[in-house]
Amino acid sequence: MQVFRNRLSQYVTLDDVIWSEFEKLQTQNKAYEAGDDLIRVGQRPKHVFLLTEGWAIRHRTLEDGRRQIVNFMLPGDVFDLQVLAGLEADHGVTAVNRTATMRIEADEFITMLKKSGPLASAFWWSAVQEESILREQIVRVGRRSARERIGHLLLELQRRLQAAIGSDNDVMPLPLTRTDLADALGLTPVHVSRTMSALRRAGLIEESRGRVKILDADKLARQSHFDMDYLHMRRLDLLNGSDGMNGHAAAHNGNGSSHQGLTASTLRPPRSRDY
Amino acid sequence: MQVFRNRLSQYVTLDDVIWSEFEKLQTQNKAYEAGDDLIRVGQRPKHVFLLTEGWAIRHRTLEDGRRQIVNFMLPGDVFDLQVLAGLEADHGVTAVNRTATMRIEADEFITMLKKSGPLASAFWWSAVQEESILREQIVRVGRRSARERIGHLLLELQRRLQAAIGSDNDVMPLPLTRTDLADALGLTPVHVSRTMSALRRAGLIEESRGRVKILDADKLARQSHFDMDYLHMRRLDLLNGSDGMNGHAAAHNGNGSSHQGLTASTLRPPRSRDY
DNA sequence: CGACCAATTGAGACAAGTCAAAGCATGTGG
DNA sequence: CCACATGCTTTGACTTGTCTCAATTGGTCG
Repeated sequence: MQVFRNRLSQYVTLDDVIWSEFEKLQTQNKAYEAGDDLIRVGQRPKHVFLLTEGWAIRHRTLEDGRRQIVNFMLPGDVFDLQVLAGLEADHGVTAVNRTATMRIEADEFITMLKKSGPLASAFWWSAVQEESILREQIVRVGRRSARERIGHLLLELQRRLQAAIGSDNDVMPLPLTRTDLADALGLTPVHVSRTMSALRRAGLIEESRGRVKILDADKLARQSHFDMDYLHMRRLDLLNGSDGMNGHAAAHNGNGSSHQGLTASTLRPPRSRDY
Repeated sequence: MQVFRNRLSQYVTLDDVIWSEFEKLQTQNKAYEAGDDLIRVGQRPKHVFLLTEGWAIRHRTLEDGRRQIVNFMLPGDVFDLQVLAGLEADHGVTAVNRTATMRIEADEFITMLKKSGPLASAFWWSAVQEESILREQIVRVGRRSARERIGHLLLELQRRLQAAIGSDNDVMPLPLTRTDLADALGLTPVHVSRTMSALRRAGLIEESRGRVKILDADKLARQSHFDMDYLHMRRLDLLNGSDGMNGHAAAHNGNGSSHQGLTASTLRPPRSRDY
């Protein structure tokens, strides 16, 4: 429970009154073993999941067995808000290790969203952040080398774990096999193994018994092109009150960090493509 | 305007009364030339965009110039709903060709969502679908060969265009350079060129003047592992009325198409990873 | 007709994949 | 408590898909 308060407080100020709204919800606890499916492809789950302990993966498998892990769900994560649309899942969700969840009936969840502005706001944020994570995953897999992918993912996971658990320790659990990593990063287990050995030899990380220690986070971040702003989300309120969405609009209207790169298209107008 | 009614009607039944809600909105039209930025990294846009004509890309560029296109925005698409969170954009949105947009102030948009259940529902759906597209992009880039990536993307774009415009024609505009495709698919322009030549030689597609014709959609789909169910979203209502979210919950509780693949993990329980 | 920009093609290089054999843990049963 | 079985990881040798560099062709627009 505390995990969620931690997590949602990243986004929005939650005083005890608001929080009690949340605690009043009818929830149903359920635990899973490593390898159990929380959501199976083609199912139409009727509830929203809150992950309190353990890790889970969202993944899709092609007919010939190739598997892609779309993202990782860590303690404090909420999914599938999309379920509120009543759709069949087009991907599975599976526990990586022993996992504890709270489930909330879709309609009860919706009612709660309607009643409480701040909570609606917090969950909206968490959905926005999830999308941001998906986009980053696309960039990682599409445009980074194996070494960068691994370094980048480790840093992301570390950061997300810190946000959830608050352990500012530089050693973190990593309950993933090389195959899991490979399937997340679009690589082969063999190549993941080799590349992680290289990271170890380079003195960037250290591993033992399912835990990783990031020895030189700055260097790793530089080498992986990890954007230090990524997932830094300042707290802003919206929807929570009739005024919502106002105060902040004008502030900081982005000169932007302007690391624009030197794409040809910025130099001269491209040729017309209005066929 | 018709584009949106087309598009949103995919998700939810919109009668004239509801639709007039939407048409009452204060909108601001704005056109862009090819290469113009609709949203720049670091900006904090104050409105939601509706794309009425033309294509746009959402992209992110690394400091060393590598660019990844995260997804394509086609006529009828709505973005960035995330902007409602008041965050700085972590990626840019740029017009591919001449583009026409309608913009709605964030707070006005929110007010509309609160007032009209069906419209809220429709936009929620469109957000869910967008996420589904992002996930599919991850699978494409992470686990598919160059040939599959291209075939798969072409089919997705075709299907999305059909949904927006309704042209059930098998020839479609493709205002993208090989570099654009490469940046979307995590490839090199050179290799995109080679691979598309191969598709042409194989009699799967035909190109001329910024248009593609898919000659054998079935074969292309099979070869690209394009899931014919992808983006087929049955219409379901939610949020729109106090009852919402009920009727459909029980139906079709997924035996699932069960093309599960033969991952080792399905055979015997994996080793414990609870360190 | 030039001037550009995009697309194509070729030759060679390299990152990542494949196949296969050891090596290490962790857990279990005698 | 040791020994073996199991599943994961590592390492090696070799293959391949994709990238790089560079030159040529083709289309569009002024």
